[in-house]
Amino acid sequence: MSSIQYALLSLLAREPLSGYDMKQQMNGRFTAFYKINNNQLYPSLAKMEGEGLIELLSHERESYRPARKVYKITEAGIESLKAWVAQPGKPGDWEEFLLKQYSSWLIEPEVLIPLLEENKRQHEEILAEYTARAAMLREQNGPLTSDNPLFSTVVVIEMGVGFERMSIEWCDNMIRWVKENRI
Amino acid sequence: MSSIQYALLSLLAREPLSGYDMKQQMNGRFTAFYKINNNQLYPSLAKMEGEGLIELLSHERESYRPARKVYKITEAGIESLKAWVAQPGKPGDWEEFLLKQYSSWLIEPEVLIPLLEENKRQHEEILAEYTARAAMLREQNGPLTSDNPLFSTVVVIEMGVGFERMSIEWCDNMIRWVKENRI
DNA sequence: GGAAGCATGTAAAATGTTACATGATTTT
DNA sequence: AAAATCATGTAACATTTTACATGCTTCC
Repeated sequence: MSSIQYALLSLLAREPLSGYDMKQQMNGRFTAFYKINNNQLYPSLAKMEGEGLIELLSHERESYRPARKVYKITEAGIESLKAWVAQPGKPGDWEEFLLKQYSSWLIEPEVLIPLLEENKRQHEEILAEYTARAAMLREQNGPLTSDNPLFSTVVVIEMGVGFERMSIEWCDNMIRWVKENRI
Repeated sequence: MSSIQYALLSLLAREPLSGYDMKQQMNGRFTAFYKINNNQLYPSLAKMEGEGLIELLSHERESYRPARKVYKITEAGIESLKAWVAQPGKPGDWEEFLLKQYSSWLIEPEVLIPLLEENKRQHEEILAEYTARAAMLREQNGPLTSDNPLFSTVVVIEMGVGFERMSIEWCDNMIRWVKENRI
């Protein structure tokens, strides 16, 4: 099952919604980490309904408009989503990680914390590689002027360093928030 | 022209390479921000050769292997890449931004700095939205336990906050590095 | 003897984007 | 009078992923 389907489930796990509602939420400013379009949306909903992951809650037309189809997640849908959230996921796929964290309220701290610790470990590993590589480039070349290709190489690596540090810090905070059971 | 083509140009702007070399570099640990596969790679190279953006530098077979085709960027290729790098680019597309920065050594500080300042401004705007939204959710709901959907909403926004702060910090550093003309 | 590396490329499948189609209502 | 909003959906196109295809050499 592709990520969009899980993205849709993650919204329906919170409240019943119509396809139109889901699109609004996804393409809005907050939770804007995943965009969707009609051609992914409606076939996905039909498919998931066929698989018994979601079901129609209501199907009412408000006077003139096309009938608004409000969906609700099923027990099977919740289980499917939970299983996906509890799975480690490809290293380095930030979108997927964020999407999973958006549904991490569904899983137990005992399951979530090891996932976060593993994720942190991975970021630490990559951070070490980046800092080593940036240091090596600087040592071997001395001060780099901004018209040097290696200048750009280093600044891009520095961005990676910033990203990894931020991720590690977030994992630390998250582990603490979950352990304290509050934010 | 799609981003992969520019990614390939950004490598060839630094040194002549074969398709195989480019794939190794892209899927390697450093500069791993853009992955490519054969079906994008070889047709793209053929297309860009047809457009005069790159040209064959050598085409030699080492005894048994398929002949290694080493490409070199043309003057037109450099100009095309520079024009792309100097263009503002879609807000929020981090991959594209990173890719452009990887070739920012090609453009003048007078062109680059305004781009960085505009980028910083955009990140500041989004940061303000995220912090406002996180604060609102916390105020309206009090302490959130880790089994509450809003807990996950807040932690995801906090990740966004971390990302935006990191981006702003990087822009600040980058502007300084370019102005000082050294890193 | 099998796996991995070099090096090119193609085919098929999945996924994603853009545009179109309907149609009444409300806002500009 | 035109544009935007609600609400569903489809068609055509572009892009991306995964797998296949060749074939010789070197490493385990």
